[in-house]
Amino acid sequence: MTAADALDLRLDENVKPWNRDGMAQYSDAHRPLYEVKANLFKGLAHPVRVRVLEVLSASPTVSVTDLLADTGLEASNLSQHLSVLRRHNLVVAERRASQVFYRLAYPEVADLLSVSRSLLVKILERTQQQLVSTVNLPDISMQRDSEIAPVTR
Amino acid sequence: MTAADALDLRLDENVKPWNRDGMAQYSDAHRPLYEVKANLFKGLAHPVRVRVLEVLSASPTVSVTDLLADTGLEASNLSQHLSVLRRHNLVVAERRASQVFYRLAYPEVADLLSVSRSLLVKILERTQQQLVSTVNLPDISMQRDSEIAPVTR
DNA sequence: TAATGGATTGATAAATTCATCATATCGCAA
DNA sequence: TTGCGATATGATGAATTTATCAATCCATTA
Repeated sequence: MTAADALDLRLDENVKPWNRDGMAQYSDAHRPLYEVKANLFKGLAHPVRVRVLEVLSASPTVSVTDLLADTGLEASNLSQHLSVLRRHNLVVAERRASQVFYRLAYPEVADLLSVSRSLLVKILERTQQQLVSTVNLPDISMQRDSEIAPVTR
Repeated sequence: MTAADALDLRLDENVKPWNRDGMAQYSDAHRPLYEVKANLFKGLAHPVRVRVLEVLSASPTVSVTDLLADTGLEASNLSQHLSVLRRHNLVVAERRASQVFYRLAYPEVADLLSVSRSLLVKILERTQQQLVSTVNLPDISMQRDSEIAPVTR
């Protein structure tokens, strides 16, 4: 299963990012959709990468230099995350003079982030509300001790 | 960073899934949004979990028994993935007699999957189109040998 | 052309995730 | 209350991901 992911054809192993933008990286076409989707989510499953995509959702293109300043990361660390984002075809790199600029490969990437935010708001709303009610229910009434109240329902 | 994820307060460690549905699991509220988002994507970053969510997007509630039949997984394996989905507040479990039924915790979960599908369609469209043009360009013309063609541009 | 800043790649150890097997729990029926 | 089907949990090794450090690559300037 994870072995399947490792089978991705990398046709462009030794082509520099800025000459490779958007090139077919994964032989996704023949795989079941849920595998391809899971793979997409893997690409998004790291705070740094989400952060980068959020920055790129706000400004059309951003240089690595700026990303470094924004995130305070070590260059090679950021670079590896950018590499992951590229492999997943989520961003595109372009070299201008001595700097490299990144942008979202598709505006739909921003949509995905925005929909995920909506979902998170829902989740946090409800869970926080539950936290509050769990904590507040034994309001001024007697509460045996500082033990965490069991869920009642 | 991953250490931060491990700090999640699990208030309900020993509460059974069907008594715990939707209870606040993670102390997400105080974390930067990009961490929470990345965490959400982590929950989605496995083919089995995506599959389960897709099934649940189609039918309002599904029993574990049915999921087992659908996926052909080993019971304990599926169970662990369901556990992950629960921890991320993506699904809710409910016991009816001897069986356990799952459903999406929020309809927005289905939205997220659907938006991600749209993005994937875009990506696959373009990358496949590029594959085709890469392979087809040297049509009947001379091609040195079976070496992988370097990207030209 | 040598030196330098900007960025990527490679190697590696630590942390995390995953599949599997064994064990435990829950509800129900015998 | 014993046994059983349905699920969940625990433990563990293998695979994967990640942060860090060293080395490399590319474009520009000295």
